[in-house]
Amino acid sequence: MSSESSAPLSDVALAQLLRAHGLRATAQRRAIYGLFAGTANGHLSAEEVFQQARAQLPELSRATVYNALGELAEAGLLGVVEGPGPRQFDANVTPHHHFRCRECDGLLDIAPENVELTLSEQGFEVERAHVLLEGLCPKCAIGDAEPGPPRPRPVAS
Amino acid sequence: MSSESSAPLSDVALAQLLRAHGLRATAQRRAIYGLFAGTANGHLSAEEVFQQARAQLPELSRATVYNALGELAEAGLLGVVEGPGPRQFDANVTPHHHFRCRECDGLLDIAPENVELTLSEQGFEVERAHVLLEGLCPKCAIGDAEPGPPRPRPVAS
DNA sequence: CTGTCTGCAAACTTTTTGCATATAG
DNA sequence: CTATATGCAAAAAGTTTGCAGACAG
Repeated sequence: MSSESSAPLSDVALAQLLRAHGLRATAQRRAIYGLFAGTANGHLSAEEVFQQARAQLPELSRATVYNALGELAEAGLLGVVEGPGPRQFDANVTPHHHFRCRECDGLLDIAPENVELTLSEQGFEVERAHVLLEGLCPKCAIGDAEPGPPRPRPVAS
Repeated sequence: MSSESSAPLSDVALAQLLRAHGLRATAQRRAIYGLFAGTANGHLSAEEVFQQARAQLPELSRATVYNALGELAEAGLLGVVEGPGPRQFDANVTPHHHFRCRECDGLLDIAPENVELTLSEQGFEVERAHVLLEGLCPKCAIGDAEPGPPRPRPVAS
């Protein structure tokens, strides 16, 4: 496991990070990206970002949030997860997959080394792969259904 | 390969199909589902459905399209593909995956038997898996880049 | 007939855009 | 100082809902 803990970056560090990616280090962008830097495994919608960042910057507007999130994503500082409901932005930029729990509705990261994926169809030039698994997360699977043997198994579809 | 060609179903057949799934066979639903029955491998957005179906039913309203598509999806007659942009409805209900070409922006079906997917992480109760591959489709890959050997290979992430 | 579906219009959610002002570099 | 970013407000895009009248079964 990599050292991916919730280490809130300093304002200066955030500014450097932004500039290193060709973005001006405004207070808004520092606050917005700071939300993600503090939650390495978290996924936030634009609205959540707006609400949380407004705590520190009451003047913040939604338009700025959308602009900033788009720029951060384009600069490679944030990932984007499309799905049902609002777009989710992801602090985890390393390639990985997702699991959506139908019980608690949570969106969890799945490490790529835990997913074996092979395409055996010719002619395609695969550059990226997004896998979205759906079902019950470990937490919800416990309190819920049949106590089946918890050994890993191939996924049908 | 199954016999999945573009065979436009008769109005009667459409009506029976709808009723068999617990839905009333209204003119609107027949027209809407008829669009998909004629394009087994096609993906349509609600707006596209509205535009095309209105050719036969000028009175048709968007609300009805959204209602009908939702009901068809819930009844298992249509699949739903979420992604960037509007929701896409899919005539192909059998479990399968998708490939988005970054060149022609087309959304192609990938047969599940061509994708090997295994999750080796304990505790998860996987019920469904959506795989979205991105890159170049066979058509665009030809006119484009390096003529590499077209043998199947594992996908990294 | 009766319960469901449709059309209309309006509301709602999510995201984008135009323009004057403010600010980073 | 100048180009870029922000805030505001308005609009666009996508989807849902309420209700009276229409239609399938």
